[in-house]
Amino acid sequence: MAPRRRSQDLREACVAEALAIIETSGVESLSLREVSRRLGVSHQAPYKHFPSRDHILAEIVGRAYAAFAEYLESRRKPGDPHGDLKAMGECYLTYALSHPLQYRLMFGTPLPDPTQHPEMLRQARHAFALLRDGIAKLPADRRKPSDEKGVALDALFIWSALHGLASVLQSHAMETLDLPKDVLDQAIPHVLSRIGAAFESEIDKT
Amino acid sequence: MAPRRRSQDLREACVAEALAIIETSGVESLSLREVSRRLGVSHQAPYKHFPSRDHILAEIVGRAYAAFAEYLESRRKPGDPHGDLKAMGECYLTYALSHPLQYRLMFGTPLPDPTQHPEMLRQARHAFALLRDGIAKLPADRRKPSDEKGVALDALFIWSALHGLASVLQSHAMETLDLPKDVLDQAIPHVLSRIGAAFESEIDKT
DNA sequence: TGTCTTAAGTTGACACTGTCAACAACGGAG
DNA sequence: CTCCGTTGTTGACAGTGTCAACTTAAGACA
Repeated sequence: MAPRRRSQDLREACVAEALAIIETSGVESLSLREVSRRLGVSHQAPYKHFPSRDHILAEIVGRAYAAFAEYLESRRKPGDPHGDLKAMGECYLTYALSHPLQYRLMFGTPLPDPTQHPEMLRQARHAFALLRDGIAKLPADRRKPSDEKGVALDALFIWSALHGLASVLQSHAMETLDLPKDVLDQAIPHVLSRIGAAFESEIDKT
Repeated sequence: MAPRRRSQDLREACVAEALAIIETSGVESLSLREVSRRLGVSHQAPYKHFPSRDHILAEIVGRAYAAFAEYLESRRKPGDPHGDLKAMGECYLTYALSHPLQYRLMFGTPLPDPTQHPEMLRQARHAFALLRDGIAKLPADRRKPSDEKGVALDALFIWSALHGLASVLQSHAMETLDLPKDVLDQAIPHVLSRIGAAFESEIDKT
């Protein structure tokens, strides 16, 4: 019943080679035939491990979500609310900038229909849950820790700002847009501080 | 020198038909052969008007930027700083939600290399300039109107939050993510108010 | 040990795509 | 009227995903 060793090797090799192709030529030019060619097997061999091209993509994206979640979980948590918020933001953006390929695969490219790939979906939900739970622990404003709706709304706001910045920084829009050079360097701290300010103002009101 | 009438008709028909295909089947399954087929012309006819598949896509995306900019410009401007900011945010998100296809084409799909399509690039810059100039007119915090860097940074923050929310709301992530239903309805006002709060706090400090 | 099932890999085919090249038709400039 | 350039057609080529049928070999079981 246990599958042969070498076959699993081929499966892994397919994933690795597909990732390499995407990295150099973009996701749109990923073809299983090229994968086969590079691995020196027949053009049909990968289909013994993945039902379709979308399935190998879903596998890659699912792994990206898992790695992202692991990275988010491994961050250090200073303890104080605003420190935690800032640390999470930095962690999020650091990952996005240091793994642009994976980040774009998760959030920047049209994904294969998630309902067809439950494992990928599971990993995506897990990653977002981390973000939401981290925010739930922050008593940063008048919201009660048990206010699920408020937590979700704030998570949505923070996620939006982080994701928006990450995708803007990644897309070459910045290069072509005629922005001053310093802006790029200061973008991350500035946005993080503005996010923090959005919550400080409520504290002031209290 | 003036090109024939009927030929321009075909060019327009190609754009319209391509848009229709993208609308129903997604951008990845746009093919010029299908366009030709639907228009009842030979598979090579569109290539007399567009050098390549990317060029017809760039034309479509360029028009999307132009329409977006026109919509942003047509918004009413209440006059007071926070009202203007909120109006701009609502305008941005309204367009994104009412023209999901165009919005995704502009910001959500891997674009053809912008340097190869200067007209598309021009339209994109124009749209962003509108956003930035609108923000420059807001004396919402201690930043001086002439502080270009500060304006650009704040524009980046606001754009990030708006774009992040728009793409999150559009991607089916929300459906698959197990978020409470009310969250979707309140998401836009909540995020807009948080953005506003990010600037109010500085006013309080002054 | 020998047979049998079943997964893994190969080969061939089909329909589809973008794009290059050579051709036909036709309208306006000279 | 003639010529030329634009528009459109036809045919071909390489590339793709995927279905179907075949071969091979490893492990289970008698």
